[in-house]
Amino acid sequence: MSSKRTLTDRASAVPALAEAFREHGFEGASLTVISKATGLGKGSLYNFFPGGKEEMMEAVLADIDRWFADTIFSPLENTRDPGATITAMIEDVTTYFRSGRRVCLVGSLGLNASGSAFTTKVKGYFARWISALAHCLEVGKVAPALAAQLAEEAVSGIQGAIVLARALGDDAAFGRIVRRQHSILLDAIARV
Amino acid sequence: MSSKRTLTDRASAVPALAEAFREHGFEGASLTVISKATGLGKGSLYNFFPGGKEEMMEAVLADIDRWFADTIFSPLENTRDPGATITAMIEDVTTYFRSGRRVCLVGSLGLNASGSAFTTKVKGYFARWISALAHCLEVGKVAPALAAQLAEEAVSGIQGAIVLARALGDDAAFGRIVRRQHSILLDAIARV
DNA sequence: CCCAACTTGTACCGATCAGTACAAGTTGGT
DNA sequence: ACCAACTTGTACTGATCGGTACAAGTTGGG
Repeated sequence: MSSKRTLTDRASAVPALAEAFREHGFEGASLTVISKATGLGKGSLYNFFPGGKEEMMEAVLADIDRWFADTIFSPLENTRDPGATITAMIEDVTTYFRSGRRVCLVGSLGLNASGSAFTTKVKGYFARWISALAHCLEVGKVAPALAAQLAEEAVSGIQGAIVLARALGDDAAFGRIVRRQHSILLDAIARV
Repeated sequence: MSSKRTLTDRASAVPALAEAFREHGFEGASLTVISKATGLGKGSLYNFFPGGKEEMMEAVLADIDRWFADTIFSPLENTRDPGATITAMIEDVTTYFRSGRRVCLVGSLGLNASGSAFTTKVKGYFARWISALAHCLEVGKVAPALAAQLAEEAVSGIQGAIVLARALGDDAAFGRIVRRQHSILLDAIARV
């Protein structure tokens, strides 16, 4: 019984899979591309992901969701120190998106109607991020309505920063915009 | 000699072409999809666009560039009433992007490395938008450094609003975020 | 050491891809 | 009315698409 091995191998392919989808999109990531990116032949890919590309993308999204839930959403939802949690969020997000060089797969999936099978997950990802951040602000004594607005703007701002930084090929732009969002959030807490 | 007719027919196909690329992306927009969207057979498509999909995308980008140059960039660059020009920009952009239901083709092209042939145009589009808006703010007596920062944030903010509105399927979110950007810009001018 | 279960490369499938060729139709100037 | 230029539908190409079949390897428990 080597089901353990199967799982670890499947899991270890996911990061490369994610990068392939990020770089080429769902349609653009052909099996040839995926095979090259993961170093796995078709046989292995369909062994690990019998559902084909769709299942591969599901696995990638599940992996992303787990990372964000653990690293970003949970801390925001359970914070006792909103300022520190928000600072940590900004830092983690900056390194995760490699200052905008790395595309947000969930966001770009939402832009193409093609991924209509994933729209629910896309929506859930952003909804949870915004509500978690809003909750964190509320813990920091920000009024609920303002907290919701600021959270929405911050998440939107990060997405915009990725688009702009990618388009301009300018990492620094990402840093500037995100740093600004950071101080807006901290100001709101400080201004109790 | 009916070269006039050729040009008008070619031009009249561009909007449908643009919508096809927006909905499916460059890779996802197959000739079948394009043919259906434009109502033109392969014969006509390759008659008007001998360079194939690449040339079709070029034509779409040129069309977008013309619209933005005329409607958004020029007014910003030649403004005598910065407040009114910025308000007009926000309104035009909101209707153009259909409150975020319509994707920004240039932005989404920048997200996929696949369109590497178009990166120069993508970069130019955003660079000009930002510098035009910064110039408009400077005419409104905003200090150059602040103007550049606000312009960058506003353009980034609009892109983020599109991503978020599409992902959440929530037009209202687009309106809220863009309205906020609008008042930030007007405040900066008023605070002379 | 052996055998069953797991893994993987290779060959193959029909469908679809972007693009070409070209004949038949349409058009407009004369 | 005629003809040259333009337009377009159709049939085709070779390449690649996602996916399947399966035989040959590899592995690890007993």
